This record gives sequence, C-alpha cells and structure tokens, in this order.
Amino acid sequence: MVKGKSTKGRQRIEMKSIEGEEARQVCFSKRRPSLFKKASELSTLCGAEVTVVTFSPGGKCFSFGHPSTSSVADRFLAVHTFDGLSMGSGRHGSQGSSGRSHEMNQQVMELQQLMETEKKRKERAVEALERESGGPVMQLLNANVGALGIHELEELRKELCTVQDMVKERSRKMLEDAMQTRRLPPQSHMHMVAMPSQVLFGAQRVGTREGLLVNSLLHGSLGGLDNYLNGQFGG
Amino acid sequence: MVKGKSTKGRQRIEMKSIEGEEARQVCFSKRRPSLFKKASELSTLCGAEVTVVTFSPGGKCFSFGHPSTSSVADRFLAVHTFDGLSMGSGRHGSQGSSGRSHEMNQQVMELQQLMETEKKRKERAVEALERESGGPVMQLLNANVGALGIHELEELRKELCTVQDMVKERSRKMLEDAMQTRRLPPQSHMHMVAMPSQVLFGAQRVGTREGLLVNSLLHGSLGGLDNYLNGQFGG
DNA sequence: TTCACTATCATTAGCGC
DNA sequence: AGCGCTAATGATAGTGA
Repeated sequence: MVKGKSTKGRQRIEMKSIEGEEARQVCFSKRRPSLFKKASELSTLCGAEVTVVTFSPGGKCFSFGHPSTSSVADRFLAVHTFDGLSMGSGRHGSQGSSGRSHEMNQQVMELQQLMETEKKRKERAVEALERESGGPVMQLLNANVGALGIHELEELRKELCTVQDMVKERSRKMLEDAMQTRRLPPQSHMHMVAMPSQVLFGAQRVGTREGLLVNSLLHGSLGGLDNYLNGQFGG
Repeated sequence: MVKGKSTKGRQRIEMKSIEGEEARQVCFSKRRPSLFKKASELSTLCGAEVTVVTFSPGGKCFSFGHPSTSSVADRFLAVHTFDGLSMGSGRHGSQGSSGRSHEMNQQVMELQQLMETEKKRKERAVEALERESGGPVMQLLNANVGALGIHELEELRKELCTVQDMVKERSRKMLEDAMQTRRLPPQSHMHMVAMPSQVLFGAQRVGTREGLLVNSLLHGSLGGLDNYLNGQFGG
C-alpha cells in the first residue's frame, strides 16, 4: 500500500536534438498531436485559418488544416505571390481584405460556407455519375467520361487543366480591363502574372464575393502546384 | 501590502468561437507565438520538418517553417502529388525517401520534370487562347470562355470541378476493377473513398508513369482537400 | 498588437505495456 | 506508433498598460 512515487514525473529537458533515435520518435509521436490540437484550438477559438505540415523523423507526413491545408496554402500563396504593395510592413503582413472587420467576417463566413460546400463535393460527384446533370458543359462531357480508358482520361485531364488556365487567364483579363476602365495609377505596368490581387481589390474595392471568386479562379482548384512553382511557401 | 489575489488566474474556457471581436484578436495574438514555439520545439527536439501557416482573424498572415516553409511545402506537395510508387504504409504515410535512394532519385527527377511542365502551363494557356486547339473538348469550350461574364465563369468553374471529380471517380472505379480482375486479398473491402493510393499502387506495382498519372487524377490538382475529407484532423 | 503579472489549467518526460 | 500513469514544467485567461 505504499504510495511510493512510481515515476519521476515530468522533467525539464534541454532544447537540443534528442540523441536516442527511438526517443526522438517517441517524442515526436507525443508532441505532434498536441501541436495539431493547439492549431485546432487556435482556429476554433479565433476563427483563424491555420495549417500545419510535419514530417516525422521517420519520414512520414502528417498535416492539419482549417478549413483545409490546401485552402490555407492557396491563400498563403495568394498573399506571397502578389501582395506587397498595400502594406509595406515587414515580414508576411497582409490583410486578406481591406481592414474593416465587417467585410472580414463576411469573408470568413463565406470561407466556412465554401468549406462545407467542398466537403460535400465528393459525394455529389458520385451522384453526378448516375444522373444526367443540367449544365451545358456537363451534358457534353457526361456521357464520355464513363467510357474513357486510362490514357484518354489523361488527355481529358490535360484539356481540363488547359481550360481552367483559360478561365484563369480570362478572369485576369477581365480584371485588367476593369482596372483600365476605372483609370488606375501608373504602377499598373507590372507583370500581370505577378499582379497582387489585394492591390487590385484594394484599389477597386471589389465586393467581397467577387473578390473571393476571382481569387478562386486565379489560384483555385488547380492551385497547389502553382504554390511550388511561384516560389513561395515563403520560407 | 495586502497580497490579495490581483487576478482570477487562468480559467478553463469552452472550445467555441470567442464572441468578442477584440477578445478573439487578443487570444490569437497570445496563442500564435505559442503555437510557433511548439512547432519549433518539435523540429528542434525531434529533427522533424515542420511548417505552420496562419491567418489572423484580422487577415494577417504569419508563418513558421523549419528548415523553411517552402521546403516543407515542396516536400508535402511532392508526397501528395504523386508519391506512393515504391512503398505503401497507411495514412498519408509516405517516406519521401524511405528505403532505396535510387527510386527516390527517380521520383525527384520526375518531380522536377513535372514541375518544369507545369511551369510552362501558364504560358501555353495564353497561347491556347489565341489559336484554335485540337482537343474535342477544347474546341467546344474555346469559343465560349472568352465571352463569359464573371458569374458565368463561376458556373463554369463549378462544372469543371465536378467534371474533375467525375474523372477522379472514374479512375477510381477503373482501379477497383483492375484490382478485382487481378484477384486482390480480402482486405480490399475497405471504402474506396478512404483507400490509400499507396496501397493500391503498392499492391499492383503500377508502372511509374501510370502511377503518376493515376495518382495525379486521384489527388492531383484539386487534391489537398482529400486530407480534410478523409478525416485527419479535419478541423 | 504586444508586454507584464499570477493563479490556475494543460502538457508532457520518463516508464511500462 | 500509440495508451496509460504521475508529477513537474509550461502555457495561458483574465486583467491592466
């Protein structure tokens, strides 16, 4: 019945790389969930967008994201691919929208809604396979997709990518036109590809909804790789 | 000199979105550095690669990365874009370089090649706008894209997403069929949606090129979301 | 947004399974 | 890689500046 302390309890450790191979693994396995939990709490409590990506010492990949790793990555990309003009502050500073918390909230709400939407997209995709869809484009493609072979699928995918690029390009041009119509300052001379959406939106004060849409068109969906290509995930 | 308690000390809080606009900001400002510190400790102690990206409720972007946000992001992308050629552990599991470094190098080289390809995709897209393309699908869409308004573009984008989902779903079914044809062990009964591509490829030993393609179809492009959908810490 | 303070609450090192 | 246990360290809500 002796209540002798069965363990040494928690002890302070140096912030150096843990020597033992196994001990390091164990430490990672215990701390990683905690890190994700903290990230989750931060997003839940503060309504912030957060993503965490880790590679264990063993090489395994773990990721957390709210609303999703990709969406945060896209937004990060958006900021670091463009941005830079409106606020010259150091580091990564940049407001997704203007500054009014009202617009902000709206943006956050729409993001959450988008999240919900995306969440169900997979389900809907399956349904779409069984029924005939309404969209004109859909109708054209619907019948074919099911019959394609693996190589045809590859071709189709390539074409879809190209089409999406066209959409992106088109939306970009629309913005360009819009800017010139509303007479923009001389600095509009910069490369379109690198043109910061924040600047565009900031200058024109495009409505939140449109802003999100265009942003989505510019980076959306196929986005991920652009991250990589355009450089940054900051670092 | 009375030592009366000057504060209520720490108190437990509900894990709900904090109501007060300002209180949320404050909470974020206090917790964000802590999260980064945790991430830093994880990387230091365990030698793991870690990156964290956050957007404050005010819209500001903050990021942490070890060795750097970009390097971790690159690795993440590499894993989620193709991955799964040589090994098949569960989850996202995937050693960037588990065993044979030879296969690794091959994988890296392919990554770089794909990168180059994607890098030029944007250029090619512009060209595609001027000339008439060859693809049957392209031809159908080519004429229209240029004339659409912002709302129509949104619709088109939605449809494209749905089509891509269909392509994914189709390729998934093809894999399913292929597996049954080649008689797979009973465990193939798990949900297709949650089925790790690594397992599929590991089992069938799909050739690199095909593997890349299928993987690209499954996770590619629209990818990242799968993380979120397939469970994880979805947030 | 950040800094200080302090009384809690939460995390986790070290062990064993 | 994950679970449980215990005790000590670390993080932080509330408050004020």
